[in-house]
Amino acid sequence: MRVPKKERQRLLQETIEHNPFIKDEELSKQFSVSIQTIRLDRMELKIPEVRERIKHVASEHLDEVKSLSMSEVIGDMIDLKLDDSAISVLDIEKEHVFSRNEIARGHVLFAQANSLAVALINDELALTTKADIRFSRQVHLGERVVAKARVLKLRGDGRTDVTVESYVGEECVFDGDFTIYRRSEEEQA
Amino acid sequence: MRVPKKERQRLLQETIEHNPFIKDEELSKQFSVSIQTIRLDRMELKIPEVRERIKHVASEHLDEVKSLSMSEVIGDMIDLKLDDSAISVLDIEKEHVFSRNEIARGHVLFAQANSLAVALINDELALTTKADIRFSRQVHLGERVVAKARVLKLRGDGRTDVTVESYVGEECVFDGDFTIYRRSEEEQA
DNA sequence: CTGCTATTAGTACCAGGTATTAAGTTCTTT
DNA sequence: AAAGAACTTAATACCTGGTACTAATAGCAG
Repeated sequence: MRVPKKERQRLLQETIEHNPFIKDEELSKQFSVSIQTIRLDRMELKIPEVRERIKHVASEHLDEVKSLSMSEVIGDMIDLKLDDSAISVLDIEKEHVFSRNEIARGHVLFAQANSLAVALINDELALTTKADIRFSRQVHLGERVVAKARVLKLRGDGRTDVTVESYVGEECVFDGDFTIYRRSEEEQA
Repeated sequence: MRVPKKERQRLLQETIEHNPFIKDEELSKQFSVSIQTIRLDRMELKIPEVRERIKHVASEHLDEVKSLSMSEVIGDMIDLKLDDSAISVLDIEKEHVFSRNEIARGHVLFAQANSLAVALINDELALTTKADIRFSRQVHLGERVVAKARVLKLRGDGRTDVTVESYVGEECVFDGDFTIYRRSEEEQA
């Protein structure tokens, strides 16, 4: 359980890095050393106390605007008819663009379209199996992208063809054909 | 300087909302009341102490940290030969998956592949114009996806064909053919 | 003046530390 | 095996930014 100092300090650094909220007491238990040893280690490694660490994380937060919530549908869903059609809106902000030229990254538009296509499916599980996509015009910082998804065909075998077209104003900026797999419980990515 | 209680509490709420880092002492000075009055106000308004507030801000931050990686190359680039080939590694974590079944979302794999294809291009500007992709097997939480990109053809007109294959171990989980547009300064998304 | 709310004061206590001094405990190295 | 250095633990005083509680006072309406 007990590791040599160098190794412990390496692990300590890692541990704190990935969980800045951890207290000395917990650390001392984790490494089976006294709390004082942990404090000495922190001193040597110049790692501040837990409150300072938390404060730091929090203040970084303040600088940043909203980030991409990769985890949920990207954009705001404004209309949804299951197994039929759906619309979502995404305002292009600076976390979506290349800093050099302020043009939206391809996977942002893809993410909006893909999320929408998946959300459209009226089933427990829906996963994209295939997509053919085209980016027809660049999208700039500040523009509003409206994605429209429509079910083309509900096949018997669990696959559904969905087409998505994304617009900035009147202009089509992206379109794609998706094949989405649905199932009650398992498989396919 | 001294305002009635109701008004003070309204202002207090606002003040704290827009600066969660402020301490009772500072607040008491700002409103020209004693520190105890501030504490009573916080009690009535159910506003927690400063450390808790900071902790809260910081923990919100933690949820978002990971998704920020969306803005840069997704995954860690472990090999890169410009205009030739590149490899990146992405460990699937919980922000990448559907919570229901712990299967990675399609646009995560797409983002990794797309970022890699774009990074591969040895030019100021590189933008995806077209992609045909297939998801051949679902990827689960905790798995490590290795994406390998290879340039197929450098066309004269600024377009480059790149193929990307992503693996978990020996298994191919994703593959796609991308057409990337390059240019010194402007256009195309 | 009485009564009521609002405010202020004071004290004890807590978490999670810092800072310092001192006393072990190991590991080497001779 | 003895000496020394490096490492670890202990003990104590003190700090910040509070909580929780009790009690005293201020200001004003009826």
